Amino acid sequence: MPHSMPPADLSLSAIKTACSNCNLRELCLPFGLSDQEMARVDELINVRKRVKRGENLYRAGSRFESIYAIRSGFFKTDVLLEDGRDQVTGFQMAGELLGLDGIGNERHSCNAIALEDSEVCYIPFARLEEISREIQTLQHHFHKVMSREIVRDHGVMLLLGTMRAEERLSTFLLNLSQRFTARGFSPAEFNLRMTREEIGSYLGLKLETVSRSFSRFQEEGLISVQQKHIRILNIPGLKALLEHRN
Amino acid sequence: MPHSMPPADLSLSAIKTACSNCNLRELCLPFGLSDQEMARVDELINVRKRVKRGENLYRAGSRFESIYAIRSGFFKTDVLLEDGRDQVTGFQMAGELLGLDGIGNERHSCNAIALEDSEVCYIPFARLEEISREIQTLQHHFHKVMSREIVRDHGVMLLLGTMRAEERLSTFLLNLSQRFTARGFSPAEFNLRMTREEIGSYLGLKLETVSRSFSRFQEEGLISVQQKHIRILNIPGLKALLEHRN
DNA sequence: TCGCGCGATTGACCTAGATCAAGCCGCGAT
DNA sequence: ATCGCGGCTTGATCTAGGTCAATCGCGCGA
Repeated sequence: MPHSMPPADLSLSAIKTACSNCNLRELCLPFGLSDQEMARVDELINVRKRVKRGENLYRAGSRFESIYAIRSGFFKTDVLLEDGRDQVTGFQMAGELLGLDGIGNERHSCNAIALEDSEVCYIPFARLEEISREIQTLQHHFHKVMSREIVRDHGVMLLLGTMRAEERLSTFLLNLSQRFTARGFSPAEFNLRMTREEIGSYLGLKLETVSRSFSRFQEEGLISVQQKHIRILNIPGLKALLEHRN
Repeated sequence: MPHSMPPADLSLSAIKTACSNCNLRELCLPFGLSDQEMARVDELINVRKRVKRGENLYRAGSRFESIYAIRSGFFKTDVLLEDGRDQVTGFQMAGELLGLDGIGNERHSCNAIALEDSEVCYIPFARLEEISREIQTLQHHFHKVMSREIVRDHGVMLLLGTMRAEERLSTFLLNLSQRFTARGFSPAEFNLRMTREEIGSYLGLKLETVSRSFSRFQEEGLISVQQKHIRILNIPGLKALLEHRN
């Protein structure tokens, strides 16, 4: 048994930002830590920042120093090429990490932009490495998070490489639904935080195609759409779109 | 300066597999380590395995225990869905790591298949985590490698989401050329280890489109193709295909 | 309250690349 | 040397989704 630590002298703001108080801790970096380990992580994470809708949390090319845990809100990340081509690489919600792309080259390789007023916790990366050298559980969990990000990207590659428009959109909706569910929200009813164009960019489609596919889903009674408000009426029906292939 | 260590009592096979002797060490995991640190890593990596052309190094669903460094040869990784859909997620060559996808779920999420007779070094993952808790440089370098994998995947997403067929193929050829160069081979002349179908799967194209694009590049004097043998005749010309967009 | 503007929808048409089909080529096995 | 076959090339046609264009309508700011 690890012996108990003296209680840390925490300022009010530190208490406020403590992971140990955060209701997202089971979704976030400090998953599965003991109380004692959690106390170490609380030391690590003591700065929070609000990011307004439309603001960048970081930009491609800017110096990498920290990763970020989303405390509340909704983000998109995108990459862009010199020639103006760009692509949304992901949408991130509460409990997910941002900034892992920056580790490899000491610079961020994409932009992270808030799609609604949001709040993030700073996780200074050098400190994270330091503490994860001491706490095996944290080290291992961090590796898992990075690995899952790679697996997720492979899933998107599969989507972009092999699926037709309606399959992509169905996958997208089911994925959102599942993530909202994991956060205690309705699996069937939610507001999209992104535009048709952003959805299209992520899915490798034009906004008109996204719009048309939504309309078709509605005609078929799979969902009801009204601007950004989505209600999923027939989850098995959406899943069925993905089966019976080739 | 690190002080010198007593010579370790290494068996012949251990000497043979030592990273410190490996001419790929500047491309591989133990990049930038001191002699002393390198000795620790040598302890970690002491099993090599030959994988024949066509054989699986690992399969999706199999238990994850180890990552692998490619000592020689050439691999592809692919993911497949229940419905038969599949997609090549990458081609890997000497000095690159395989298996990072398995960390997140204790199981591999893709298949790794040798495209020519190859040899890999086993890197037992639990031991890697252990040692990287002690050697900061190694820890940090490993994180960089994972992060770069994420960035690479974002690049593929951009390719799949926004590029036309010839742009994809040009990007592919330039990428291969650049990686061969980094390994001391000719940037302009090489043999493809994969079929048109595998290239197509990776690039989200059908094999016929790959073939036609190769032919067009040849007509335009950008490359010469003869089955798997490729000679790049005009690198700036290939790069130019990617510019002047939108 | 009104009007403006961005985002979304819908239609008509076009095109890159998929699909289908017919050879061809090079290589390994007999 | 020959056969057979997997991989590649090339042609003809088809189509999903892109492009262009016209409206619509919600939300926001004056």
